[in-house]
Amino acid sequence: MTTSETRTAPIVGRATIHDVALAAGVSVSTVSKVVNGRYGVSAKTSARVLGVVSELGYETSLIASSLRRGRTNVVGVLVAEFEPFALALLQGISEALQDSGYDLLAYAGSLSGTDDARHEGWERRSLSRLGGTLIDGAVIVTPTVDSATASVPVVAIDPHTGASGPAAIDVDSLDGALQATRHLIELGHRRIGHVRGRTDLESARLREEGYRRALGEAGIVVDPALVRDGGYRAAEATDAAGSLLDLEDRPTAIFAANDLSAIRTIEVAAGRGLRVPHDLSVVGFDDIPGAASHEPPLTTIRQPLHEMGATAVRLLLRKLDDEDDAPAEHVRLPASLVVRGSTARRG
Amino acid sequence: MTTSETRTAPIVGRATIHDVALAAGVSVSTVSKVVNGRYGVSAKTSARVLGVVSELGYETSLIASSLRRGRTNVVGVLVAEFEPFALALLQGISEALQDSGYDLLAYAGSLSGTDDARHEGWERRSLSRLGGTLIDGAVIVTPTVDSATASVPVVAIDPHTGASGPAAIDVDSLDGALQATRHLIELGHRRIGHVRGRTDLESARLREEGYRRALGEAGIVVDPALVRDGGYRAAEATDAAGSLLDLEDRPTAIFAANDLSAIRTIEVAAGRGLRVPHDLSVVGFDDIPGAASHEPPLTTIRQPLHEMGATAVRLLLRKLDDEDDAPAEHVRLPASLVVRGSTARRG
DNA sequence: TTGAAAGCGCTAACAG
DNA sequence: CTGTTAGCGCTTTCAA
Repeated sequence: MTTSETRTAPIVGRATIHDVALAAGVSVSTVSKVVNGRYGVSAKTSARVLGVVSELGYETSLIASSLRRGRTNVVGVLVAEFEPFALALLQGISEALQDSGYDLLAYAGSLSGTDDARHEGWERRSLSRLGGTLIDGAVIVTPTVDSATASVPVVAIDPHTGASGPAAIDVDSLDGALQATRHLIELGHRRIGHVRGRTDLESARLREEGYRRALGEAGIVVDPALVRDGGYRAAEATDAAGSLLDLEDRPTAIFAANDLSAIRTIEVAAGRGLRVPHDLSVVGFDDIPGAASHEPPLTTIRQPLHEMGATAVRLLLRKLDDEDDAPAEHVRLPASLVVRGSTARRG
Repeated sequence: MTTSETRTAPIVGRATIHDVALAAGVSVSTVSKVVNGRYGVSAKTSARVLGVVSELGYETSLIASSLRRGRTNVVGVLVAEFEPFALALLQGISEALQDSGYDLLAYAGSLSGTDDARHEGWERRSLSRLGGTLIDGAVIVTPTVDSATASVPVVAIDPHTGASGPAAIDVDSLDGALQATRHLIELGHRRIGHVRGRTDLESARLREEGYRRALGEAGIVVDPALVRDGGYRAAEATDAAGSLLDLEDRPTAIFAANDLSAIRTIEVAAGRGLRVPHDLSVVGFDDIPGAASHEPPLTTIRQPLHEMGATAVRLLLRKLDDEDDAPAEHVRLPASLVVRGSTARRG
């Protein structure tokens, strides 16, 4: 049996290089050369092949060529989940990548596995699965673990630890949290709760630290009952906010570690008949799209998400160009308080 | 020369199945069996292999296994660009895909090529490049061309033509445009401009149609000078808005075919010293995140973007499950007017 | 100028 | 229970 019998039947799925070769009456390698614009193919053959290519709508498979070549000209953005924070970054990354010659591929690895280990190390898995060949480089959003060994150049946004991988971008969480909490204090609040972020993340640690430090400055002792875990996610923040608001001596203000938690906190408050900001002031963190249009508009700490994405791309492109890896760079961007409608002077 | 010489040197990039096999002292196929949980491997061997796997941090390459198997358990979202509209859809899609067992991969094919043909048929290219093996199915956002032949199940959102591909989701653009224009008319406007969308898209055609029809209802003759091409993109909308506002007898209100154009129109107006809504009313279309937080908050026609994404996933999963393709379904969701701050009674 | 053959990393028959 | 072999679609030497 020969390798391939004559195939006259119409091509079912996508056309492969084989189909083109067959139809053009040339070898597979010739088609490859034509498609990739290599030298050494006669004009006549080339034209014929090109004709068949467009007739069949042939497009070289990213997968197959990727496996064979080293490169793909695709950079990947690896996220745990497509939530607003990641999406805003993605937009910035996408814009910054225009005209760079790279395509963009965003991947959310499944959070499958045991529930406890859902998050743990997702970025290593994704990176390993895609990094072999599919992507030339990657931007990892909020990695949870030090990915010391990466098969491709990587830059991390909002990494687990300060100076983990080769390159990282984040925002000054400590300062942001200071601003948020001071704002609340200036409004006359003394009993201020904190819905903490994901405790395995450096950013969450720093935001709590800022919260504590600001209270300290003002001579307010931190009540441990006023700090709860929200995990940066709406679902988990529900409990945190609830227990805070059910307290005998409940806080008059809450600093939530991110906007998702803050918004959920407001919803929980509403469910208990508490009006924001009249009965409760809430400040978030991130300034995701949607924070401003929330009702009430969310007072929050703004992260320059687009800029962070753009910076990540800049760093990544540099790594991709230079063979030698530049010194591990860590860019920390400033956070800024945006006062809107969810905070008010203590009633 | 044997197939592989003993490799003692530390593994540089990612570990391959070969490295694992070597280190565990078994064959490649045994490793494959262990990793994929196939029967027929002794507990002892299995344990040893697993040990090496975790030690080396081995993760099967999506690319390679994809090429070999038919499936990947990944669905793709193909977009021309990561702009707000697509990102909002992406979020909906992502949520709907939770716990479905599928990973999500969003891909923006490069808009390279001659400028005129930048957009033309990008989805066919992307689909062809990825569809061979990388993704099991795809959601295509705003395809420009009928992709009759797809290698994998596909559902389109906001397709070029009404009932093009096998399945499609869109919003009732005609009705939305009617609502938008009527709203302006009710506010006392008679001279109403239209910044048209991408004329190659059905949605743009319908929005213009709705605009014209509403004017007709009100007995207003359409002034051809009042309709300009904005191409759904901010950059192109600049000229459209500019020429409208530079008119001798300029419009007192403008219906822009999408929010990006509307926002740009407002900016252009501001550049000419016109205040919105005092001197000019503007209504957009889409209600992207950011529309509400714009200054002034944008009056617009809301598309249920999350719901559209979720519906797309539902349709796609059904196709993926059933071998036989269900009847080409076309879901049309309602659009609704959201009145905010960019429109006002004619001064 | 063209084609045969090897091989990227992996899985699946099939032998042993 | 384990290993050998073929091959997914493609690119790339190397011969012819």
